[in-house]
Amino acid sequence: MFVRREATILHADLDAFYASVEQRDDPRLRGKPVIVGAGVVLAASYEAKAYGIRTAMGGAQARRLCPNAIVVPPRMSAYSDASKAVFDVFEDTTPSVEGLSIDEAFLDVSGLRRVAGSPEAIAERLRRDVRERAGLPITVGVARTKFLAKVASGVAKPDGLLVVPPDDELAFLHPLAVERLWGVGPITSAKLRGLGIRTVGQVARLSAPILVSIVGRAAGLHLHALAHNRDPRRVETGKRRRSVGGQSALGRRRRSPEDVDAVLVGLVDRVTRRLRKGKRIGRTVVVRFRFDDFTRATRSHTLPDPTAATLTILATARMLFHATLPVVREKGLTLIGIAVTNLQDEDGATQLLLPFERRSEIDVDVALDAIKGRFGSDAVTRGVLLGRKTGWTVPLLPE
DNA sequence: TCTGGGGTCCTAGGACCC
DNA sequence: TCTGGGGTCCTAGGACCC
Repeated sequence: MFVRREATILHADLDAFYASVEQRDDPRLRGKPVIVGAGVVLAASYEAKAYGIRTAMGGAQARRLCPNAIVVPPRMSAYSDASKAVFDVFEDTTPSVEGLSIDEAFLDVSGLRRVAGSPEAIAERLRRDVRERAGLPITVGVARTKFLAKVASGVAKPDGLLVVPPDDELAFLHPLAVERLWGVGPITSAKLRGLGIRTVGQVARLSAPILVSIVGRAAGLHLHALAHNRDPRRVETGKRRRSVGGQSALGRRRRSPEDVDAVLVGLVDRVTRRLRKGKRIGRTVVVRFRFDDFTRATRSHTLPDPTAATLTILATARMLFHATLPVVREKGLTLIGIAVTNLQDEDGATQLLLPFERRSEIDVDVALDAIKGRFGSDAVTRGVLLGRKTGWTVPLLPE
């Protein structure tokens, strides 16, 4: 197996991303504690973090901690644009970029030394380019493995750079708290701490079977490998999304099934639009519920054929929602969501523009006539209507 | 003013097929 | 009539991440 001997993986992670975009766009927010999101904290500037405010914290608690904090509503499209600008810088740095989320990515810079300098020099330049071209602070960790690079950026935050030389890996890793391990959240952390295990080094002294007995098979083997700094994963480009979803918090006020249905229609419309825009189709529809007592449930149904059709997915989501109505009535609904999974590319589908300008004008018979006229009467085995702003298209899926 | 919105991966049981 | 084991798919739930 190829073993990397040089630290050539970069983990680049924007600092307090949403809050930094707000501070960039509004000079009055600079140097001040800024909270993005009112109900819960979506992001907090470092000035706000100094008061103990954290992401996902309730808005009320955040304001208690820092009454002077400036609360701004999220501007998702601004963050999406900022992300694109930053990823452009990543792509200009190396062709090997693996995005992890809207604000972080792995970059493999092996083989670039002659043209671009050492990994450390590349990382420095990357930070400067992101600052100049996107106006945002970013932290970079550099190491031999993905995991260690991510740990390094976490330690170096904010606005920092940290290279972990191959010879110093365990000395760097083992004193760190177990929560630094990727995959150790509140539940696993509590289990480990309950057994007196507080550092990565202590995890490394446990055998794999013992760890498996504590946290389960996959997680146990994963933690064992990471604690020994074994992480053979490569930087992968071109990963595809495996699900597309949307959800909406309903508040504590009791909603009628008709109200919830209206929310459901909006969610299905949003999600299927995104599917079609990305040219993906999916087979499994999942409806998520959260109840008054914060318990959760999901219901799913798998269709015989993948689709991105609003009406098909809506009918399935409604069926799942109605089947769950007794539970919803009993426990009270505070959130509803839908997701489409089992995704595949909409390849092989032929698109035909149909003469409809508005949804209300769709006539199935007219559509079928148009399809038959274009492809012949037995060319069509199956079709779904896909909405577009400029018209309507029908993909013909080969049987 | 208790708790948003977007995801990933794993586990486990049952159905079904060979 | 009684019998085994393996593999895949579907559903539901859980943990985790940003």
